[in-house]
Amino acid sequence: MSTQLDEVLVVIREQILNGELKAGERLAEIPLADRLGVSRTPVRHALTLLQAEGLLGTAGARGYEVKRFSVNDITDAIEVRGALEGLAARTVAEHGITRRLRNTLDGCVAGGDAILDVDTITSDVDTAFAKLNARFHNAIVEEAGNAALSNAISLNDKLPFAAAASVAWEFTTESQRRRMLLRAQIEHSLIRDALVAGQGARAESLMKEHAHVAMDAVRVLAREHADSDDVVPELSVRLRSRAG
Amino acid sequence: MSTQLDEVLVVIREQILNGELKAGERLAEIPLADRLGVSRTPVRHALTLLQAEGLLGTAGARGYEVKRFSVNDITDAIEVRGALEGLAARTVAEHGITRRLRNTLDGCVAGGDAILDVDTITSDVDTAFAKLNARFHNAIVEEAGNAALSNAISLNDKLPFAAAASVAWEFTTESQRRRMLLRAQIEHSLIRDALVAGQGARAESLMKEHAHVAMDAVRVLAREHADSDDVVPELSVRLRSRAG
DNA sequence: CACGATTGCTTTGGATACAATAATTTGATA
DNA sequence: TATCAAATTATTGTATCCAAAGCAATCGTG
Repeated sequence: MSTQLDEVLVVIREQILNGELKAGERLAEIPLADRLGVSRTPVRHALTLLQAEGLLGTAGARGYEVKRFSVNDITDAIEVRGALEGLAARTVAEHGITRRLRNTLDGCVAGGDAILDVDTITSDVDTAFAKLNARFHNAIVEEAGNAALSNAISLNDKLPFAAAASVAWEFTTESQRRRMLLRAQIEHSLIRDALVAGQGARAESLMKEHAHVAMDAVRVLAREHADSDDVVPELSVRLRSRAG
Repeated sequence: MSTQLDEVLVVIREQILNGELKAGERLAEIPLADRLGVSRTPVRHALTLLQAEGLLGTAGARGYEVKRFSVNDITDAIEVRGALEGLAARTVAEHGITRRLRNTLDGCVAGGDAILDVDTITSDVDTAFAKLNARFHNAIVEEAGNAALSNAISLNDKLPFAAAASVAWEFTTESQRRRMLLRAQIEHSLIRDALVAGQGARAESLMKEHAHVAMDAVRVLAREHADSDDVVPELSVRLRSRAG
């Protein structure tokens, strides 16, 4: 069963990520509770947790406000992700890859090849690839078997850079997308090879470099928006039109 | 003013870290609330936050329990720290060190030299050095100006490896301590040099290696305790005798 | 007319009361 | 005697109530 706190947490998080709750907006408990049809208790709870996640900041002496994320914040988070996943990759390579992980990674690479063997990059293609991508990365992180590492990564993942990347995507041309996906696919295959060969340093640096795929995508936003503030509002509009 | 949630949070965290709340122990809200002289509300709040920090796990379907940390968990966390601070160091080196940071680091290195210029390593010496050490590391992380990175590090810092290192310390001989402190001091000075020279890759790898100082200290525990479970109970006893 | 203080309102933090759910114990039957 | 079921107990989750702390607005005074 899902408790109300969980639901509220998820809903608020989503509304922040998709801009329904705008960056900089102040969040008062009562209106939120009313809007969500629950009492203040779970809302209060959720707000403190979201603050711990870094999505909310304190608004002066009283209450919370939605944090504003700049393009720099996003690229910073991506770099952190690169460092962490790089560590995961090295760890796996040094411990020796298991048969199980190898099967998973082979599956992801083969799947990616199949998916990308098309004429045009439709949105079906990139959602399918995104799924495989997530599986690829999660498998490696899990296999590293480092709880502190997993925690750090999952904290990082709660930052809005996934959303940002998703939006940035919409600003890219079809040929840019193709290039990026192919690049990602090639890097996946190289990373797998390095892991299989037990090449720890190589796996690590490939993984770090691999994070730059997302970074380059997000940098497209930086070119669109003169300077590095206010990504998320724009971001939200895009996301909603995509979902709806 | 300090709210009760904050106080409860700090108290429970400390009691976990020093073993007053034993690893594996189940935490029910009511007894905790009674013991701390507050209502269940702030306690409940604190428990969910501590879970997010990774100090608590869920106990079956109901309630929380204090997570058990093995020596491996600790060394894993230290490795994560190395990766994150390595990123910080590289960032600083690549952006160019500021005059301000340089002054701080120079001060730390000079201070370390002064502190370690003694015949025997007393506990005064190592607490003084620990202070300088913290300043050194914090200064670099702050200067990196990467919020996601700072968050990841502060999450990591909440894991009990500081406590573990502190305990491990007590198992070392005087000559081991001297060696470790001198090593740390030398590495600090090298890191500073790399940052000043703008040598990003070198700064990063020095910093990663530097994390192994703490790791070696903790590994002493692994030798004491046949296998890698149940550090924290032992840990707690030591810590208490130290404080009292 | 401007500045300050006091009063009233809004909002948060904490406690308690209540409902729902999981665990445990007891009793009955095979 | 062992096992299963039912009931009771314990504990969590949610709502509401109360108190304390800001913030605003208005009124008074210089």
